[in-house]
Amino acid sequence: MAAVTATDSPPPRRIAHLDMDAFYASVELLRYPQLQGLPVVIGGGRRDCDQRITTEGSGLPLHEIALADFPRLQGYTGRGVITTATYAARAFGVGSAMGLMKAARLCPQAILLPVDFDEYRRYSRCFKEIITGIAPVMEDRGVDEVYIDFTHVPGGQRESGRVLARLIQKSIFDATGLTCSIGVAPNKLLAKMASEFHKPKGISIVHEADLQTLIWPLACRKINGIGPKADAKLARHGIHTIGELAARERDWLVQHFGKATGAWLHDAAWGRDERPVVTESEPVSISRETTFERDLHAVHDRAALGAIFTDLCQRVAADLQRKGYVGRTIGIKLRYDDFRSVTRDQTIELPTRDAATIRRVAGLCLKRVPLERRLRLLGVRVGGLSRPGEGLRPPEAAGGADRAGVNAELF
DNA sequence: TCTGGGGTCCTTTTCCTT
DNA sequence: TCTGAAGGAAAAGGACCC
Repeated sequence: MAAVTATDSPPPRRIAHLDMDAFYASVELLRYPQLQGLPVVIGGGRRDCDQRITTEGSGLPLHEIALADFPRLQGYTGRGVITTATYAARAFGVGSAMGLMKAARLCPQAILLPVDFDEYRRYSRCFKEIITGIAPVMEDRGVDEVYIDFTHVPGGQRESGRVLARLIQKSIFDATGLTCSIGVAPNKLLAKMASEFHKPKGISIVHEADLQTLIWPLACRKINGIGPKADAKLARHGIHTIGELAARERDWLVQHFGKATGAWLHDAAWGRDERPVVTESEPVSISRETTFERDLHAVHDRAALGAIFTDLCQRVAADLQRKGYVGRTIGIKLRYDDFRSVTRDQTIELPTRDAATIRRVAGLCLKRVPLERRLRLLGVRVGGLSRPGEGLRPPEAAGGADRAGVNAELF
C-alpha cells in the first residue's frame, strides 16, 4: 500500500452538538434578574394564564419590579403544563410536563411566568448568527439546539475540537449572557450524547475509541430516538445499557424491532451514524392545534367549536401565506376527553393556502370521525407542502362558493 | 388529578390499479 | 364477472423530539 502523507488524508469528521443550558429559564432570568435562586415555573401560555407581570409597561425598569408583583402558582386553576422550571422549583418536585394545578399544590409560592416564544426566538436567532459567523455549516435543531460541522473550519481540529468549542461558548456568552454545553464527536449521534456529559457550561470530546468506556455503560434511553416505549421494550428483553444493545445480533434486533428500526438500533449502539449536518431544510407540514379550557361537545357546544375550528384554519392559512407555502393534504386531529386522539386527512387536487378551502376540506374530515364523546383538543394541519407556482389556486378564485359551503358545514 | 403545541419520521392499514 | 396477487399511494396511528 502506498504511503499516505498527512496532507493526503482527509481530516477526521468532527461534529459538534450545542445545547443551550436551561434556555427559557435563562432568558427569563436575564430579563428579571431579581428572580435568581427563586422557584420559577414557565408554562401555560393559553389565555387563562397569559397575564404578564402587572407593572410591566408602567415605565419601571424590569429588574426593579417588586417580587410581590409577580403572579404565583397559588390558587391557579385551569389547564396547562409546565414547560420548564428553575432548579429552585424542581427542588419541590415540580418539573417539565407537569400539570400547573398539580404544581400549584406542590409549590404554591412558585412564580409563574408565561412562555414568551418571541423572546426565546430572538435570542435563538442571535446565538445562531454568532455560530455561523464562526462555523458556517450549522444545522438548526430547534430553538435551543444545533449541530455544527467542525471538520473543515480553520482550527476545528485543534485539541479534537475543544478549542473551537471554547471560542463558540465564549462568543455566545459575551454577546448574550447565556451559557451552553457542547459535545464534539465523529458524528451527530455521539455528539448529541457528549453534549450532555458535563452540563452546564461543559465541553466534552468523544472519539471512536471511547465507545466502550464512555458510551456503552449509558442507559439505552440516552440514545436520541429511543423514547419511553422503545426503552420499555428493550428492558423486557433484558437490554438496559447501550453495551447490552451492542451485544445483540443485528438480525435479532431486526426480527424484534422491524427492518429499519432494528438496523438503526444496532448502528446506534456501535456509534455509527453517517447523517450529514444539513444546513437547509423545507417544512413537511404546518399545523395549529388548541386544547380547550373545558371539554366541548360537538352538539352542545357547536357554536364555540365552529368558531375555534374556523380560527384554526385561518391561522394555518396565515402561516402558509407568511412562510410562502401551499399544501395539498389537509387534515384534522382531535383528542377526546379520555385523551385518545384520532386524525383524518384528505388530499385535494390543487395545493392551497386559502382559509376557506382549508376549512371546507377539514370540515369533510371532521365528518368522518365519531363525535359522541366530548373533545379536549382540536387541530388543523396542512401537509404535502410546495412553493406556490403552477397549479396554485389563487385565494380569490376559491372565494364565493367555498365560503358559502363553509356555513353549511358541521358546527 | 392530570397530561401543551408544533413538528418529523416510521409502521401498519386501507384502498386503488393493474 | 370474479378472484387473487402485487405494488404504490394515501390514510391513520404512534413514537419521539424540542
